[in-house]
Amino acid sequence: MPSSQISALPSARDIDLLHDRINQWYLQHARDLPWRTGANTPWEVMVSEFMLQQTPVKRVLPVWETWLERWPTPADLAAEEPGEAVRAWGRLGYPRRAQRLHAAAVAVLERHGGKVPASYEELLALPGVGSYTAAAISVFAFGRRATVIDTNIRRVHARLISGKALPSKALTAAETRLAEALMPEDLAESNLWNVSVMELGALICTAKSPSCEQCPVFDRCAWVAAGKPEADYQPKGQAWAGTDRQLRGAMLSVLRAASGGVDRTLLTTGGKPDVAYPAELAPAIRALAALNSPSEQIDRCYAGLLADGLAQEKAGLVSL
DNA sequence: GAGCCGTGGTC
DNA sequence: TGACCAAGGCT
Repeated sequence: MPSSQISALPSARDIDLLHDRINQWYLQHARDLPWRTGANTPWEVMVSEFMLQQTPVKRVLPVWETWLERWPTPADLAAEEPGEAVRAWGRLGYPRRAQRLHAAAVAVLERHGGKVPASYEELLALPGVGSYTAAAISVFAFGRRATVIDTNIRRVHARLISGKALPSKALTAAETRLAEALMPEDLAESNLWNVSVMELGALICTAKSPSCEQCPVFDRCAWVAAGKPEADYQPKGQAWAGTDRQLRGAMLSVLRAASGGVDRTLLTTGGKPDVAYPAELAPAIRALAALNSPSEQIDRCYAGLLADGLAQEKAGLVSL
């Protein structure tokens, strides 16, 4: 059997057992998260999904709260300048998500009368919404029937069904077919299954050291049965020190602290300007200067931020 | 499809 | 301690 093929699907009876066990586990052990109260607006769910892209729950919680106090509807956010969204995003990371969330709010206002659409296709057409986020909003906010596939779900499926330590690097068609085949027929049960498997992956079937002894389907796990073989590839890791991402982040930190716009030389000198600047910018400027970035990299990153629309320059002044 | 895009917690 | 990782999306 080619390695791209998923191992044999369990019998219908065994799949029912997985549904029962994992859904039951979820009902007993799920975290109490504010975007999962059952009374959330679709917008609240949508904001949570944007913030949770590649970002841990713990860091999202406070920003989600303040964001929704300030912009309780898509129209509220759409009425703001995009730069304010980037500033309010704070240090959540990947600030282009804030930019895309703003753009999505504008699109919701223009295309959908200010109401977050419920269908997978309409959601997918919004800026910053890919296959995961479209399915997640459709299921979690509207109770639609869709197949949610995130990194947690992929990992659970890889272990439980395919007997592998980790899913492949990129989502495959076979994985999607597997996820669809495992989805309960019943609508309510399918909604629960999506969130249950994701939660199992987040709390028990974790990437590093899974808590198999607490897993409700430990005795059904193909990976455990195979003796927990190692992954067939090495995660490549993410370089950070000296990267453009680090420098861009330091520049954006200065811009977030500067509400009115600042002299462009604060950034284009790599944080070593000849001009005076407001005292409240000092920490961010120092952090930028400490990188000692080569001028070529500084130029590239500054131009990149402008090109990406994360910074605006006008008459020598830069702002978000 | 591989590479890029932020940030901070964890072991 | 530094490498890995976290509810991805886009080019």
